[in-house]
Parts: sequence; C-alpha cells; structure tokens
Amino acid sequence: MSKHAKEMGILKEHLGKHQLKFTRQRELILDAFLKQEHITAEEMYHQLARRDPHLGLATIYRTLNLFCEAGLAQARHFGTQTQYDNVSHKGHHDHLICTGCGKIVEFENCDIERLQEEVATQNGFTITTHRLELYGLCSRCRH
Amino acid sequence: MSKHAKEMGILKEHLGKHQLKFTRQRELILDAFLKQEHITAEEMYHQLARRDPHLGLATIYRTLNLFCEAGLAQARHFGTQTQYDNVSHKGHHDHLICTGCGKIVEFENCDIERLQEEVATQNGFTITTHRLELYGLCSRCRH
DNA sequence: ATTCTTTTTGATATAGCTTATCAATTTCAA
DNA sequence: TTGAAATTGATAAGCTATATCAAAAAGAAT
Ligand SMILES: [Mn+2]
Ligand SMILES: [Mn+2]
Ligand SMILES: [Zn+2]
Ligand SMILES: [Zn+2]
Repeated sequence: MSKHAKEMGILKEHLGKHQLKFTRQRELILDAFLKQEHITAEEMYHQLARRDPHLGLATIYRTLNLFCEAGLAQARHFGTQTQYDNVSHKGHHDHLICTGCGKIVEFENCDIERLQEEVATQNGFTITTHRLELYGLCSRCRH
Repeated sequence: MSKHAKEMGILKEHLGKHQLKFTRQRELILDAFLKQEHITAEEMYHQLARRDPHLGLATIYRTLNLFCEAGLAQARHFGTQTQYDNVSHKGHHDHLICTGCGKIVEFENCDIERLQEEVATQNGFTITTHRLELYGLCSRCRH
C-alpha cells in the first residue's frame, strides 16, 4: 500500500466523475505535493525538474488547480505568487505569516469564526468564504 | 475654501517633506479620488479621461501610490485589480464583499481585533498588519 | 520675469504570474 | 488492437503594475 493511497483514491474518484484520466504526471505531482504544507507552482516545478526534466510548468499549474477542484488543495494569495495549501488532512484554517522569514503558521479560532458570522448577519450578508491573514514577525525574527 | 482643502493640505505637507512637487495632475486626481470609497486605477483612468484625455495611466498609478504614502489611501487586493481605499476620513476597518454585485461594506469589530492579537501572542508573533475579508452574498443578491 | 535645477509626466517597453493555444502523445474503454 | 477523447509540453498571449526615458512642468533663486 502506497504512502498516499487515500489521497490518490480521492483524486481517482474525482477523475472518474469528470471523465478525466489518471496520468503519470498527475501521480508524480500529487506525490510531491502531499509532502508539503504550502507550495507555489514554481517551487514545485523546480523540485520536480530533477525527477522529470520534461515536466512542463503549465502542467504543474493545471494539476494543482485540478487538486483544488478535487478538494485536496486550496489556492491562497499571500504574496506575489499563489500558494497551494495542502488541505488533504485538515479542515478550515487561517494563517499567520512572518514578513521576516516567510514562515507560515496555521491556526483555527472558533470565536473569530463566530464573530465573522455575526458581522455578516448584521449586514444582511451570507458568507461563503473568507480570508484572514495576520502579517508580522515571528519570535525568531523579532530579536 | 475648496471642498477638499483638508486633504489637499495633508498632501501638500507630505510633498513638502519629501521634496516633491504639487502638480495639476495630482490636484485633479486627489479631487476625483476623494469622491470615492474604493476605486481601481483603471476606473479612475476612464473617469478622468473626460476631463483630461492626455492623463496617462502610469500617472494614475504613481499618484494613487503617492496617496498611500501620504496616508490618504490604502491599497487593497480584493479581486484581480488593486482597489485604492479612501481612508482620509476613517480609521482601520475590514470588508464584506458581495460576490454577486461587487458591493463592498466596511465594518470594524473590536472583539475580532482583540482575538487576532491573542492568536498572534499565543504563537509568538507580533502583528504589523492584517487582512480580513468576508465574501458572500448581500441581501439583495441572495433573493 | 528669467534662469536653472529638480521633479514629473506620458508613451511605451518590460516584468511577473498565470492561462490559452495547439500539434503530438497518452490514456483507456470498446 | 483500435480509436475517440483527454493530456501534455512548448510557447504565445493576457493582464496588471512598474521601469524607462525624453520632453515638459514646477518652483527656488536671481
Ligand atoms: Mn494552510
Ligand atoms: Mn474600505
Ligand atoms: Zn520569521
Ligand atoms: Zn450583492
């Protein structure tokens, strides 16, 4: 049984439902993606260049977007490049980002989530998604 | 006494401190900017094309960024284009954004702000900025 | 008012990231 | 094995924002 059998199964299920095919590239990229928490398409491109020098950047982008549709990834726009967040093994969360070293810490706070709903209700809105990012310095970078 | 005398004063003070010059374009753009809550550079470009067809897009971008440095504006990245937020007459706030019609509602919630600080402290971070955006449907678009 | 230095402007090229295009290749069900 | 349909990789194109640079404008000093 392969290391990422469960996620590979989720992908295959998604592929099956949408008349998409299981390819060597998709397997390769999923395997590498699941070893990361957050990664950009470019980073993944360089990382995989060793294993398969012919893998195209467009394929990386297409495949990471496919993972988003399959629920395995979520695109996040922290800086200039899109970060693909590996959400295969976790639920909703938000982020603390160190502007010094780029460190990203995930957190979940029910109280904040609840207050967001309150704010929305007060203004007649129904929330579908939200984005909460706290930027600052981690303890190491502050000193 | 002009309509935006106070803000024009803030701009002039900033210009004076930084060896920058007061130009016809800067005056024109500030005047138009202060009539908006949120606006993109392109929108402003088209709006002002009537008054001054020769005004360049680069000048709009430069000038709106100048307003940010002077504390009159804040750049926000809601969608694909940067929204310049007119903060000349208000303090910190976050946003509710309707994905149906594009409506933007501003709000401020001290409890959320406080909880954000708590989260940061728990993780050894010192927050310098944050971004909180709630996306959903406004009451009109839900029905 | 004129001169002169510095800043600004507008047109356009360029950058940076992501998606679109398309011929060649691969998948996979029949 | 065959053949229709999807995928891939190379590269062009799209889109927003900034960089470049010669010409124009600002404004302090004369
Ligand atoms: Mn995350
Ligand atoms: Mn605002
Ligand atoms: Zn750090
Ligand atoms: Zn709406």
